[in-house]
Amino acid sequence: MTSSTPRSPVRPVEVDRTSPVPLYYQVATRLQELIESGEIGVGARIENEVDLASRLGVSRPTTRRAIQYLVERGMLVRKRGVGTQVVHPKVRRPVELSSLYDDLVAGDRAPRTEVLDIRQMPASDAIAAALEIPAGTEVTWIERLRFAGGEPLALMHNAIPLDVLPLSKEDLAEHGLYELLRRAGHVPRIATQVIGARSATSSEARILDEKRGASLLTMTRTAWEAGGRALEYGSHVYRASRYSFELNLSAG
Amino acid sequence: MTSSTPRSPVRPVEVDRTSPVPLYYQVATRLQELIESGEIGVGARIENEVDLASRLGVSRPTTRRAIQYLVERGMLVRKRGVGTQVVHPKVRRPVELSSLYDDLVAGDRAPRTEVLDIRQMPASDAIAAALEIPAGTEVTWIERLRFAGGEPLALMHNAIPLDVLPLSKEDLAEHGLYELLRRAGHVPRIATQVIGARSATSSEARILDEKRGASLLTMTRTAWEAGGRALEYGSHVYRASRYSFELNLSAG
DNA sequence: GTCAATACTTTGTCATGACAAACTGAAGAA
DNA sequence: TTCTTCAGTTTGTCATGACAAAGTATTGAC
Repeated sequence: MTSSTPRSPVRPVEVDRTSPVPLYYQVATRLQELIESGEIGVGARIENEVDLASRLGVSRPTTRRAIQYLVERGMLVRKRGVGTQVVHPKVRRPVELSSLYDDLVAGDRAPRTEVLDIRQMPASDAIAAALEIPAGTEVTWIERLRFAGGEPLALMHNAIPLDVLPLSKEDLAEHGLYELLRRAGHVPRIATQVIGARSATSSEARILDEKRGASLLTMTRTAWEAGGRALEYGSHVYRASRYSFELNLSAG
Repeated sequence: MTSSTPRSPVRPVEVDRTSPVPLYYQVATRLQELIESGEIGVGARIENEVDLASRLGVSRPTTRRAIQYLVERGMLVRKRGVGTQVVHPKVRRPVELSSLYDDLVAGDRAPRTEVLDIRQMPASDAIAAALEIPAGTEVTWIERLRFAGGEPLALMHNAIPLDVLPLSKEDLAEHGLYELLRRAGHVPRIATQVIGARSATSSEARILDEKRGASLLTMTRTAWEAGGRALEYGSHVYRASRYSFELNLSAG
């Protein structure tokens, strides 16, 4: 039984050399469209690099880079001596580095934020350690209650070094923390998170409109920007009945 | 005040052209060692690509690839017109795709597995949907209790398509599921996970040696191999008092 | 002294060419 | 038939060369 994998010759993909968009990215985007639309089905092998490159009028390294881009996103798989195959029709992004607020906006869940507390104070040892800064450095400490669809969803505590960003209660009520960070030119690039669970204390239960002892998801996170500077430390609790974390992983 | 970033000229890095290890990987590994050992400190800029390449006797693309490798791992950051800077002394791996068993072995926590149930059955609608296979396809359904350090840690349910791997109770008692998959030539490459929390049912509490209503971490996962075939669906509960998930994220 | 224009440095993108390594499948030998 | 060998295909690695774009530092004008 010869399992002849269907060969889908990629239809005329044109590259625009006048565009400021890099060629490899143009090629990758076009390939992604063809795969997402189903014109190149799962299991199909795409044209080999050399032919594809010559037909598109670009060099092989450029083609390789485009394919590599999709391989890293989990859509394609390459095998030496065999070819490149479509394994998944959708982009599997790695775990995204975004704020809860952004996620809720994207999901159309009408987020609202109530700032319960905001103050400046020297970092405690625990916070300083998490942010990898000297103990006693001035940070802004905030406590926020996040609502979605009119219901409380999460109780969030954050520490942000004062020299990163001055924060006001008004800004925080209307925007997500990550949006404010980005707007100030601080782009979070690396983060470590720990996700756990525990039972709600009575005060947490009261604030979150849960019963005492209800299960909560806990998440602590430290985020750094490109320059290696710590941007924020967060310690949050989510109502497990209303929220869960979704992750897409891919192993090299 | 001129903040002159210290310039650490990389010491003689030699590449071995007789080795089967790719040159870019040799360079990356050597750089990584220098950074992890602290010889190139955090904040320091490394030599520019052109000089580094000529001094190592390799081409610039090879050097770039080595640097790119470390950028993707979160150790280095590049800026056009500026240079390449060390931002973190340790490798920040993306979320790893490994089994709990492997993690416990690596952490020296003496894992032990008790297979509570193992049977073959047609996939239910929910399982078939998760695995993206036709409903009714034969799967192996297993229920395992995982111990660490002599204490129960997690109650795990898995479904594995029968044509992926025949499983025996003995194998599962002595090896992690992912180890068995790998040994059979099925390498998990992509997975989607959902992490949540809830209170333990009375039977779960009894099995896990927790009080009734104790908080449990829940994780459901579907994993696919390179070819796009679904390998396993898992639905697990962990004692929140003994376990949490750690993630390292990096945003492009 | 302050600001704008210019030169320089460094990474980003792209082309061309070459050989190596892994896999497939067909032809040939036992 | 069954195994081995070999040729062909396809991706993996590497070199060389060139120009573009972004940021930094210097110079010069006012």
